[in-house]
Amino acid sequence: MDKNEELKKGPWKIDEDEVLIEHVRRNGPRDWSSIRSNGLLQRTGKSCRLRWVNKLRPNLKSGVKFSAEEEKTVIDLQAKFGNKWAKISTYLQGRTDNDVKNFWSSRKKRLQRIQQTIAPKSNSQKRNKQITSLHDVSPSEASMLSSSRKEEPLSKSLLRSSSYNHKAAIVNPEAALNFERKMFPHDLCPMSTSIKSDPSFISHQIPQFEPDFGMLLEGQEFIPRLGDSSFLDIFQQTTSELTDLQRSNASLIFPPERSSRVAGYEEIDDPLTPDSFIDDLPLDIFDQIESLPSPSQW
DNA sequence: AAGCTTATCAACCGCTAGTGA
DNA sequence: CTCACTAGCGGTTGATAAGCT
Repeated sequence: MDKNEELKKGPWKIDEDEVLIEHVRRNGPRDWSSIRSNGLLQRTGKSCRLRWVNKLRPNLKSGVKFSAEEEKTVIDLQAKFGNKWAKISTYLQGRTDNDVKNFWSSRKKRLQRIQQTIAPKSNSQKRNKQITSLHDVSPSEASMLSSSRKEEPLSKSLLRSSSYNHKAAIVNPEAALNFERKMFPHDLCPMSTSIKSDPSFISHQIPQFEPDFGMLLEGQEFIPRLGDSSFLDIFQQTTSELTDLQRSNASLIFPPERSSRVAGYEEIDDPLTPDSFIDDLPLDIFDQIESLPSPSQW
């Protein structure tokens, strides 16, 4: 093979993989550049290394979805280290930095779409806040966004439903107003005054679940995860950024011992720090929390 | 069945750090 | 010191599969 041949790009073929595996067998996972210089493959050393690390290396969990435990690990470690995917991947056996990165960006993308869907341009500045970096996606957001749609089809129905309502809001101002009221009762509607003066108001006065209301579906998606202790931890961390109103509502959900961090929270100086996603959560999600499923049920 | 949307994954690119001459 | 080379990392993109209308 002439090493001056044109560089090959794109998907790897089986015979190329075999050559690469043979190289590693003989030389170990190093000297990547020599693969091309020796005329074995018309791939850059960089490309060879990547192929080995991401696909050919032994003990990789190729094609295996992230488990709930792995998701939690990524979420925790991302909060701790930031976007240090290579570092995070060392905590996950069989996962590459690329896997972790893809996992995270996939959830970020989903969150962005949800935010765009539920926060039309005409709404308040707060809800207009867009994700501008990976760090805008908090662990709790990622957790709430959950796994693939195959595993949790509710997220799909959520999108359809909220998307539908959004469209209706655009063509029908009255529908838009109702939509807004339902979506953001605490900061847009007259009802919010009642809530502020009486925190228990929320448990008595907020309309019951309506099947055609997209945001309720979104809330439902989160509910099954509330039965999980790790989710609760993440959720409670997030609630440290709740408004007073939201915090008082959260205390309705969690028993005092579980909501201690909520009660002992400190004001956040920078409202734009990560994890403020909870600010945008519809209070309706709390309506459905009557019987919490055990972790084994989700 | 066709077309569209979304999720997932593989691979590339640009950049930086480390190392040796 | 600096230059060249290599390895590694993080971000992005494009292809494809899967699900939905």
